[in-house]
Amino acid sequence: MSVTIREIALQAGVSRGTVDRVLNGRSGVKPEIRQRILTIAEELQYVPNVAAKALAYNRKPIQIGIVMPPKEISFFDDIRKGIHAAEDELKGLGIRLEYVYINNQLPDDGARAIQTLIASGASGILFSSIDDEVNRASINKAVEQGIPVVTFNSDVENSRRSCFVGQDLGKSGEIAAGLMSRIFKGKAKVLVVVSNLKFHAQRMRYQHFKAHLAHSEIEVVDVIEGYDRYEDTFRKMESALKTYPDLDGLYLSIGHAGACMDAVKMAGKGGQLRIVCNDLIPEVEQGLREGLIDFTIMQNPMQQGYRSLRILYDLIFTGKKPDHEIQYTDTSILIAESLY
Amino acid sequence: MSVTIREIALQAGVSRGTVDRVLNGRSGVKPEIRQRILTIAEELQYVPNVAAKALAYNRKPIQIGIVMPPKEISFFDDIRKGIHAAEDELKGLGIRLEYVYINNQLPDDGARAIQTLIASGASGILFSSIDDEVNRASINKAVEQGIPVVTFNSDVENSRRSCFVGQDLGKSGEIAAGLMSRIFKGKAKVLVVVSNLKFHAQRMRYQHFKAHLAHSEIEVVDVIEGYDRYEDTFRKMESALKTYPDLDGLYLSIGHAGACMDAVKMAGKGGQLRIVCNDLIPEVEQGLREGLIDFTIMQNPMQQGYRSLRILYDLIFTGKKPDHEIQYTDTSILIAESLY
DNA sequence: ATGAAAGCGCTAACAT
DNA sequence: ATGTTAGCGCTTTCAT
Repeated sequence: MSVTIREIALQAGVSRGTVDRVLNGRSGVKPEIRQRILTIAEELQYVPNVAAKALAYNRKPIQIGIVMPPKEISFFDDIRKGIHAAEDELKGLGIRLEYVYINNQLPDDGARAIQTLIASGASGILFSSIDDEVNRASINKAVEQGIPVVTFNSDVENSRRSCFVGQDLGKSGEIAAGLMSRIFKGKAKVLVVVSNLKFHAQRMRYQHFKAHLAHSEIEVVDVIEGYDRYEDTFRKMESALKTYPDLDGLYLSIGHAGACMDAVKMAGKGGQLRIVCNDLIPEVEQGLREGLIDFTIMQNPMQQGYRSLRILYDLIFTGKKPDHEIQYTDTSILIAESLY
Repeated sequence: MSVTIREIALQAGVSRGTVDRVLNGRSGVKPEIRQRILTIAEELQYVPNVAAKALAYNRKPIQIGIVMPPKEISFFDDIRKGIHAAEDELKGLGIRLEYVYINNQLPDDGARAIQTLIASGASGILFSSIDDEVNRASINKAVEQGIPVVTFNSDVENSRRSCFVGQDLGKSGEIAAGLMSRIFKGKAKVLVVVSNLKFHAQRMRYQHFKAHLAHSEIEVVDVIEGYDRYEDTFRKMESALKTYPDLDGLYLSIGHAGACMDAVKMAGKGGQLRIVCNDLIPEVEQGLREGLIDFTIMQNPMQQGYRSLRILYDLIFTGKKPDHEIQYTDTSILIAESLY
């Protein structure tokens, strides 16, 4: 049998209530007693019993706040599914989820969401928004008040969040490069399409892609930015295909996948140009099925949602910290045959 | 608040003890009352509270038996890791794991293991062994006694196990074929290596691989069986490489990967023959790093372990049945750059 | 500042 | 065959 609060209370010569106060950082305990209890708990390697804790919290479930982009951003659908899967496993285990959808155009919407959640009594926060000063400050404030924060999908670096769960961007670019060099064994010319090089994610993927190909015979002839808009992407693609008539491959770190596909088809290069892509949005799935896209590299959004909630739960209920501050989800490769 | 046993007892006009008896299939309740309680529980959509149940079982944790090949079979290491990960999450949630390692050479070792576990009071069993009559009968007997069984990695088909968690063999073969046709855009000759076509898994992968290539220009020149032995595999590989000097690719559905690599190197065809492989045992990992192997297709053993234990737990603690009787784990593609 | 006790929902041992 | 009750380990309210 493991160590219980009762045992600590016995050894410290106090009541269980007092031990509970100390262990949960509530005030109203003489400093020396607090210290004694902490020492004993440490010595005995006390770990709270999840079932007991969860049962006790059943009256008033612990609230976990989730801050993320609105439902319209369909990329987050799978992340939400992952969160839901974790919630399902944690059903009856003392938590209650509270979603706050933010508009990340408004600069301090994330910060405001955090404030709201704290005010409504949240005991932990899952956060996904822009990496800026306002959010960083807001996260730090929450953590100072004893409310752990876990960022997911996109990090707020150097903040005091407990950890970040998301993709390994560098790896993603390297895998894209690796695939290219398996498609083309000798010389080849490839073009890269990104949404916007100002975005950290896009830059990272591009840089690693390029760096990894540096010593190969594959040449990156150009990068074009599509700004996630159909028009821009299509036009730039069209002209690029003319500028480089001898192009062999395309790496769509993503911009507007649909526009790229259309431009390729229009130019009559479907099935001729070899294409490596990122993520698995519907357009990409279709491209794979049509044989237009050879490979796509996924960041496992479901895993991101699932893992971040599990980690936060363990943090709150057992105090168990994740082994690494950065938790990379699998970077997996898909081909048409991988689809169900 | 959700429905509790107390509420059912109230509505049925009996005590909580009686409700507990009925809900847990213990004897000693008048048939009519039993029926009444079941109806009410159904109507109210009663779902037991995991925390409460787990806490109560803390005195005498529920025993879950795990039947699998011995530790020497290193392929199962990752599966064991997955089981361990699930166990970690379920720490303090009322279970106790009991491993029984079997020697699947002995025909009725699996069956005996199940007997032993039942005798020692197991309430659920995770099972991985040969798909034969003895095991099937033994599983069915356990299930009849109310002890759910979940098979993992390799199924015992048509048995009364609650579900099977493992790889989609057909998919695996198709993906291998898909990779081949992305490596070779036109004509090509490939050779397949399996351990033994008598094994269901090997046959399935091979058949799907071949079927998927039927309408392409890629020709499967031959299949060789290595029987998982270095000598046989090496010798057969050596002679095949001579027989087909114009070979372009190799699909190692697995046999003895090390022997294949050696034969390829010996023949001076390293980096020239394009190789697609299965699983990620150390030899394959090395082959990837050396640039000898292009792709390997994984069946996510960790996921197999994790999922099977989770499913069994949910089955025992909440009665929640898995949505499908067959639970396929992800079939993922790895290249050298995917490795950490 | 600290102790005592009730209760979270369920199981199991003991009564009747 | 059925009811009663004492826990499981923790939180929280109410006394002191």
